[in-house]
Amino acid sequence: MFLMLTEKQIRVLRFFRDYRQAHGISPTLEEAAEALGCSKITIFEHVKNLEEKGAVRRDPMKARSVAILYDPDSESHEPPDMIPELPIAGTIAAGRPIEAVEHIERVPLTDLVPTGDDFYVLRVSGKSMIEDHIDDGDFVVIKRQSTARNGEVVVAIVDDEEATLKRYYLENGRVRLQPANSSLEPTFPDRIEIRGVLKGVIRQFR
Amino acid sequence: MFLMLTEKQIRVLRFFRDYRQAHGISPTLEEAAEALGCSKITIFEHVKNLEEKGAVRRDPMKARSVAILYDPDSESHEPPDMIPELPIAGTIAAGRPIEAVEHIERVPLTDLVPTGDDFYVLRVSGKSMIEDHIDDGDFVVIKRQSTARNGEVVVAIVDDEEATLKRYYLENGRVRLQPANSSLEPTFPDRIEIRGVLKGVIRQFR
DNA sequence: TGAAGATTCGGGTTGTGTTCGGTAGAACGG
DNA sequence: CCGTTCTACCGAACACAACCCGAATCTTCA
Repeated sequence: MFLMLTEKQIRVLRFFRDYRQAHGISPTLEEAAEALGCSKITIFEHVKNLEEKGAVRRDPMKARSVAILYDPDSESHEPPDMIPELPIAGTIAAGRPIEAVEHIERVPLTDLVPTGDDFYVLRVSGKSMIEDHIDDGDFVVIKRQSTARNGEVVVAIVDDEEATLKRYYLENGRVRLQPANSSLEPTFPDRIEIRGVLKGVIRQFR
Repeated sequence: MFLMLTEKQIRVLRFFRDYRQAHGISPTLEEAAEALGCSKITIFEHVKNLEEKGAVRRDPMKARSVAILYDPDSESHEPPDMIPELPIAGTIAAGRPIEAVEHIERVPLTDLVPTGDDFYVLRVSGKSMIEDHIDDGDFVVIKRQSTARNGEVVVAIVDDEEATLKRYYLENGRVRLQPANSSLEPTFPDRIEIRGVLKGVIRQFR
């Protein structure tokens, strides 16, 4: 792993590592502050940033609890590679899935998000699909195709005008485009051109 | 892959590569400017062009964040972009975004879904976060960390028992875990251990 | 309960990246 | 020969991340 740490962050990290090496326990923030010539608040912030970057782990409100997860001077500095994978750690809501570190499966990202030449991504604006839990700002992964099955969510050009994301139904020889928002009415377009169907949703936080 | 770079661009690229090799971190634009005998604005533009050509990658507005993707002096150019990419075709709901095939941006999948050693994925079971549009069966991308800011969605072990996904609030010295489902009540756990915070959601269709 | 230590609040300063609005020369086609 | 397009160049100002701190809480634990 290669972490983008700043000069100062590396120095703080080194100090915590070395102190831990020498004393078997983390230094206090004040000790670190004195050694590095700044205030403990500053150290606190460095440590917080280091934690956010995944270089250390702490127990909040616990003294001397900084654990080093990343050695800034270790060799394996080569930026990693190829198809990114994510460990899939189980199911959440009951049980303690994260404990079971044993059989963590690593799934390539491409198994979670469909990719390929006939896929593309659109950013959603508006809340017309909100009841299908597709929110303003989400990214939708679309498979390029010109037909759809009933009930699928499609990207369609309606009446040569507008591109929209709606549920598609073919009923009694006419097409109904159904938004997933009870304040919006379905439309029954004369001319409709399907550009693709929804295969995935991606949302980012923060 | 073979990139058409200009003489100057190659020199800039070499400098960034060598400095990174030597210092483990990117130089600042000013350092590069001095070394190459021109102003930092000039360097900035070179780097921008290098980024457009795919030779480097940056975090905008972040110091010393130039990562080299392409070595001008290495022979066998295995395209380092085994990173799957998706074309991002614009915004949907109005206009005709898909027509504008001109400036389709290709974004690496890793820009849409955060990845790295400190990320993992959980499958959501249940509807307790449904009003945040996280549905049963969705995958959530979690960043491993033991603290959270107010309002963030966290994975937490509550009272040494249960792992849940909830919104986190620290109020008056106690923690409130707020489900996003009006039929569920918030909980005020005595002991809580944060395992990570929500950074992304992925949903698959079909 | 008191002391040690961690954390928050609400500021401040500095280092870098970025934008704005230009100049100059080289290459090219009409 | 002129206009256009390209690369390379720059100073000044701005924007924002990183870094910094004192004082006042808050938490833990002996």
